Amino acid sequence: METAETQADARPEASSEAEGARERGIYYATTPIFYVNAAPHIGHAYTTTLVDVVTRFHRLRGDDTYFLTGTDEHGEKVAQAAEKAGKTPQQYVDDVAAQFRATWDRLGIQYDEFIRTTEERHQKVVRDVLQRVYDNGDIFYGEYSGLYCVGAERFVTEKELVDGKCPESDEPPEYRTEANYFFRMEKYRPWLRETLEENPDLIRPERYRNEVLAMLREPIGDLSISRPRKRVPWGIPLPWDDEHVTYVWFDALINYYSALASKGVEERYWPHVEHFIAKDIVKPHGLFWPIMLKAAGIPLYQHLNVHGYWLVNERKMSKSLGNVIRPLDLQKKYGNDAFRYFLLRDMNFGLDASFSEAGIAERINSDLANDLGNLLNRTLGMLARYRDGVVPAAGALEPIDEQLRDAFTALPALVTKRFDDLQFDRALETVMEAVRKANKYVSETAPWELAKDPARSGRLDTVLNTCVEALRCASILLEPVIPGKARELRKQLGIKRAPYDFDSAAHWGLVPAGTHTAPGEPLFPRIDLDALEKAMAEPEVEPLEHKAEITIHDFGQVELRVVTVEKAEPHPNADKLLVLTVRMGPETRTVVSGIREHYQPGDLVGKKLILVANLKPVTLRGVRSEGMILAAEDEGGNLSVATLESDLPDGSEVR
RNA sequence: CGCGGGGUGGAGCAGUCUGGUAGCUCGUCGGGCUCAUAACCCGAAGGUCGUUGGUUCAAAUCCAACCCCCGCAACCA
Repeated sequence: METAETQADARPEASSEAEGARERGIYYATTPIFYVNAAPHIGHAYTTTLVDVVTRFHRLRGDDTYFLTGTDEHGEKVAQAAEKAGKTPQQYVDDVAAQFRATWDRLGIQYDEFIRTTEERHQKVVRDVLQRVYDNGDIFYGEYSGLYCVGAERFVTEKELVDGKCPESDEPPEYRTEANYFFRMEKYRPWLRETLEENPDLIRPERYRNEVLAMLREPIGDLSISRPRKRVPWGIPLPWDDEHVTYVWFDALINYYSALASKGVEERYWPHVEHFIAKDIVKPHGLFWPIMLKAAGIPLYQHLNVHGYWLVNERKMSKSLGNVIRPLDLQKKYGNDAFRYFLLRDMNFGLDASFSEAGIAERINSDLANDLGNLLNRTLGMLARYRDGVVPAAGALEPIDEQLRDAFTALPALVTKRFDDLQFDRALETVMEAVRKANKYVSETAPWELAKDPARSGRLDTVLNTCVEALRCASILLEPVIPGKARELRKQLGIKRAPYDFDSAAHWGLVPAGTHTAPGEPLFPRIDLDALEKAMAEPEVEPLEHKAEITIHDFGQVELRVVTVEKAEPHPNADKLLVLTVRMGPETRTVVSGIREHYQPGDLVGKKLILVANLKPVTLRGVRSEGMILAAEDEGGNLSVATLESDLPDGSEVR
């Protein structure tokens, strides 16, 4: 920690002049509150790191910033996960919330606040907001009735009906009234449409705005916002009817506001709110949330900033595929700052990005080790060799020096523009471009030649000083992304004073002559790709997750039989389903099976498969299925039906 | 005809809104340098910009049709 004195000392004169002065802004940024039914993965880490970077950036520019993250802890799934873990819901959410906090702490995330939806201060604001919306008449009780299909277990619209029957179950729906509270969302549809038309960058990038506009072209209906407390006890009771608890989105979204309101700072920060989310939750944030705010009389957010997914081997990451990437593993392996740099540099905001160990290692080696780290290292080496580790004063600048200076001093404005445009990858690339120019500058000025000629000693001073200045500027520009290493870089250059503000990177000549360097370990050690490959060859084996033990009696409940496939054809109304006609001794059954992506219908005809014969029949997208075919699936999503080792007649029982 | 995104040298991307010599990083090959983390610097090879047609003096960019990939939704008994 620097003392107040050294901080005052560090204040660069140039940037306190009027021309550089900028009005102090306010910036409030949020991550989603993450749902606590699993441990954090790289996607959570990306959003959170991103918000950490943008808030650090704004802080460095002198803005009053506020960074909110947290956890979403209500709902049925949480209650179920708790039960599975053998904990009470409260114990369970306490544990997972602690896990998220610990992850963020270890990743160096400097959030101002961590909110949990089970906290009383949040629940109070949720009840206030609900009451306000209720009093406005925008919430009504389950007088909602409509066509309900028992087979499909949901309400259907008249538009959906085929010959007066439900398209899913092929049954006629019945008129039914459900006891629930509904939020009058449809009423606000025209308003939201207009709002989006008038504010083209409210939701950005544009593709996600288009998506929301597309949803708004058709009726969005009213939103069910409650569940009977008897069925779902883990939630916030409605203030006017404690027999019902709030539906998860109404509870969760309000966190962005409740975190401020519960501290009495909503008037200061709310008008500047920026939400950052991944594309999977565009609908609640782009549709429900603006309407909720409108109905509650709270001003709309500034922007909804939507990013894509990290894909692993071109596939979406998921627990069932077993390809979940854990941020702490990467942080441990590559270091915090390098990991952060990779996240920001390799994702084009809004689009999906692909993650691979080779990718992160290559990025670190080329940008951070070879370009930036090596520039520092060679500059320190030359200073030590030619100037006893002391930064010399610059003489008159020659054109080549001025060009490098200008390349760097133009950066704060450029980087700010990129950040404002959400082009974080381009922002970093812009900085690295200048760093590469600095490396080029070294080879063109060839200090090792200058050092041989005492008459050119002054020129050598200027060149070395210029390198130091370039590094100082780079360290400031990269400070939001690699805060630890940026500080380390300055430390090795001997700059002991507090960090400069962002705009000081627009000014040259701020490192005083006579500064003693303090060389240390390489800033970013190169990653050995061969060693990495070897390590990859021996992946860690995760233990299998077992189900609860059953008895032979339990197993005996299942009737398994050999069947012969007589006919196989695509389901007329579903992409992933095949409709099989199978012979089982004297009987014939129709079975709908989700194997269409793996088997051509013709491949299956004549095959002997194993059928769960006493499974309760269901109707799947309009076709009745009388059993289930056994199949195995691996982590990569490859699928194979279970078949017989040697031929036995169909109808035979499997035990 | 459910909704949306994408297809640019070996890989990953920019450029497309506002037509005008196809650019960046990585990789490959050749050379240079020696201050430096086998790094850095220079040079080269490599692209009919998914296909076809249209508009235009001129199309990666505008228009139309089509092909392919990927998400969402639906759905895996």
